[in-house]
Amino acid sequence: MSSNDATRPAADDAVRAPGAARVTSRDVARAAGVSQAAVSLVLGDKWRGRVSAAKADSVRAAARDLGYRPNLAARSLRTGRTRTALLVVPALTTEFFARVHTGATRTAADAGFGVVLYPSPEGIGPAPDPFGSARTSLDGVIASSMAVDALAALHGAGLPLVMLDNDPADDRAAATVNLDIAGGARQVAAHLLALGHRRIGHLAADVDSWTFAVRGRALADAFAAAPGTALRRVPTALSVAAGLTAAHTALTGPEPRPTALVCDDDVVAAGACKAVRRLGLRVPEDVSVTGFDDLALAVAVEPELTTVRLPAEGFGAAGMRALLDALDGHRPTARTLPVDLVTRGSTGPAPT
Amino acid sequence: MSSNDATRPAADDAVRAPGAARVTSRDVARAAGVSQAAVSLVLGDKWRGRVSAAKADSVRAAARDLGYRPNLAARSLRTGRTRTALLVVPALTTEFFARVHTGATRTAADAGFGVVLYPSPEGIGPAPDPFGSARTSLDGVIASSMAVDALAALHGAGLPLVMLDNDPADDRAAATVNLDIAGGARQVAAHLLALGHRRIGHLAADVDSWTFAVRGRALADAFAAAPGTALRRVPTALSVAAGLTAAHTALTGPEPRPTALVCDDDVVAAGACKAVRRLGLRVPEDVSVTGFDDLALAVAVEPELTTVRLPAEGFGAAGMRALLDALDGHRPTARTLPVDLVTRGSTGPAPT
DNA sequence: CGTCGGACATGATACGTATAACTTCCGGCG
DNA sequence: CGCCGGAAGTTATACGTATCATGTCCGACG
Repeated sequence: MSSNDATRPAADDAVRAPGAARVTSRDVARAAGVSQAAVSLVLGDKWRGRVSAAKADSVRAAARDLGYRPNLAARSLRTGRTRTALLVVPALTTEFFARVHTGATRTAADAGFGVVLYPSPEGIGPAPDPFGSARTSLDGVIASSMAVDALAALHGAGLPLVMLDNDPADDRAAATVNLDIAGGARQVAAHLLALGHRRIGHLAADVDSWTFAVRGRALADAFAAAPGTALRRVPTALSVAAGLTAAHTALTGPEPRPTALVCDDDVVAAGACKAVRRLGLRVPEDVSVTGFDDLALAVAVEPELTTVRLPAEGFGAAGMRALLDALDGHRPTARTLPVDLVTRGSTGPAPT
Repeated sequence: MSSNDATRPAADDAVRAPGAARVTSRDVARAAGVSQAAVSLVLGDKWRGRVSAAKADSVRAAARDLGYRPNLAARSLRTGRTRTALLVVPALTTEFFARVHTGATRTAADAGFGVVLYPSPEGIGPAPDPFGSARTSLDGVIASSMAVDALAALHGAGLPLVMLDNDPADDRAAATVNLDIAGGARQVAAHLLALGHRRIGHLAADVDSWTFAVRGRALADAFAAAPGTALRRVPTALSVAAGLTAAHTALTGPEPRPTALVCDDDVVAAGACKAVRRLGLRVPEDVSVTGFDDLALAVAVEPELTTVRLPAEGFGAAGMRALLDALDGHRPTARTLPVDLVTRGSTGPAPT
């Protein structure tokens, strides 16, 4: 067969060029002088005691030489598995979820899996059903608890479901991966308390999701445990403009004015800083501000934001790992990833 | 067989529940009293003159009642098409490309297409070959010119390729969609010239990509056309920290100092603003700063950035549309989307 | 020496779909 | 009346893979 290769290599190439090189396992079998079944066994790494080492080698060599790529559709049809996962994230698709996706994709690639991203829509009516036809082309789903509307559709889809930042007690999930949001909130509280702050405003995300509920509760508990502190909650959407408005509300409300604003998101914190300055005050001398997420934005604004750094890539990676484990039949797990307070210029001692 | 159904309907359901309702076209055919071929014809909308209207209706009804979802793997195997596109974006996966992806996904969904995102890696060595197995599961590729390393791998993949922000003369592409980057650069130049600026620093992205080359050239041309202006180019990476350093370089270089800094990216502009202030100068009274992209960050910093708004979602949508057209056999096209200068607080009259 | 089991290898099959090829029916035209 | 052609269906097949069921060969064990 090697002599055959030598006789007309150019012709081979010419024939294959237009058809874009559709090499099948049968082609490999022919080239290696074995049956198609043997090729499948060897490349599937199930050949011990079924194919001789010599033939296995020649199969691998032939596959490499021909540039063989298994047809994924055929494989899926045969096995019923697609090696594809769906990642459902909220419509507010920003840096954080882009990083989550990156982490998930890397981990997936190592296992030969692909990731399809589904940004749950905002204004365009109900979701165009990612679980319609897609159901037949997915092995599992990873969903952020913030994608609330999509979660309803997920229920009963019959697919393994990994939940990100959701109540670990939720029994719909094959696994749960959480960030230690409560711990982050406690770190923020401790930091501000240590700086002497006693009147705090909480610019709380106006989103119905477990992760923000936890955040609010942990914050309330932490401040309640410190004597003589007052915590006021002001709901806000997750945007700079909304943060500005909410901060204005918090700072111009009933006296005495809060000396620190805790924000559920860096974007909100950026808006809050602007509000502080528009009132003729300074950050952090008059009002301290904290964020959440540690986005690129956190070091772009001035002063740079004290914020809670979330391991976004690791979050996505852990989610994918949990899904892969679930697909391997592992028992449901609940993992929590640690987060870190990053102290920067937007917080300082409380004014006396 | 209908009597059989009637005798034990509960058993049928019970059997199907664990297997997660695998309804095939044959099941639909049985329920509608037609052949599997008829089902395929009706649902594929190719039944005119092949199936009576009455039967077509009953097929559709049966499909709906049974919750039939075509098996995508089988369909792909049969047709050789996967209705899936790959979107290749640079590793610096940020807000801009998240929005491009959103636009592409929406357009794709309307055509029954899916989108797989491939963030071309940075540190982790050569790309894990998205065109390996994936080649058999993709119909086409949309690639940003910024994903330079991936473009090499793309060449010769034999897949229709739509290029985003790439040289329209590149004949590898089945279509090209560009943002009017040059026009945006000219608008920035005109704006600054009108404000009286004559000494300009250009914080230029240190990235080898067509789009940034165009930007630099358009800027150079525009200022060269105005008498008595000086443009100095300082390369920078695309981060806040790098922008800060580059701006420092530009502002502390040979006298006289530039009165305006044009940045290739909002992130860089944010860093530049910080550098200005660290030198004891003000934005925009002493130095005007402009960005590019109009990210969320642009209105988070203070002062808010004068920048060029890019229609990110529309960019992704246009790319997908171009790919769909190419797959329909249309001739190669080159489209350019307009961009807008957004004037905010970071630019002002040149100091006298 | 018979046979049993393990190593090696192959043929056949089914996954679910789209479509080419084939049958049947019937109305209309020469 | 014979025949043609289009509508309305069906049957059969192939896409490429993974795996089950066979089959052969040989060394070893009883």
